[in-house]
Amino acid sequence: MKPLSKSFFKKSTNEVAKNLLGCYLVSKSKEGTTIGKIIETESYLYNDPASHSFNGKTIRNEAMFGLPGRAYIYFTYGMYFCFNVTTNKKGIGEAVLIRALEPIKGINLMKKRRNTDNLHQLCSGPAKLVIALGIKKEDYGLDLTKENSRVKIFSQIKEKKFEIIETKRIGISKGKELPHRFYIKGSKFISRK
DNA sequence: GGAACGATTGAT
DNA sequence: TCAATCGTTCCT
Repeated sequence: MKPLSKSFFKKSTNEVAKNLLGCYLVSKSKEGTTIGKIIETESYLYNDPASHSFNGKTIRNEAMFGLPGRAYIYFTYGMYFCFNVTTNKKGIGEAVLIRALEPIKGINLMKKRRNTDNLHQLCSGPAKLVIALGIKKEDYGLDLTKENSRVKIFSQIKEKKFEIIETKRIGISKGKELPHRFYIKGSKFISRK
């Protein structure tokens, strides 16, 4: 396990979205540490009608236009938060939405936070994993590559042994046809089939 | 100032 | 299939 560097996030957003599969998202808090393996992502590009950045920079999406390797967190449907990682270079509004994790560590804490005992439903959706890992809106803009950050991402040292499925994204009304959703083939922890 | 909408989830 | 629930964005 080694922490991801800034250069990891500086690449094209679709590339980062695929490279993030199999990596480990680590969240430390007073309650304990939770870790999940990233098994599903979606990319949102600057010229993509489904992207929050499509109409230019605003207060909400400002992190998408900032440096790569930062947390872009947004509030949605009046009650949930979703977690993204910023990508590409500064000035280009792009990010990868983390859609699902396979719970690895701190599973009891995740169960408590999510108020369910069902392992397969702990992190099987973008808002679910934010709750399970205790990610807060205060983490907006956090540098995920910094040594002492509360939330970080690590890559596995072993060779990746899985196939990646590329398909259409979920829950959007525009840009429906773009194949910007990626997940590990055969994983039982994806958000939807 | 006002209104419509949404990168979701969980219950029915 | 549908309600919950409210910040963001866009229109007037």
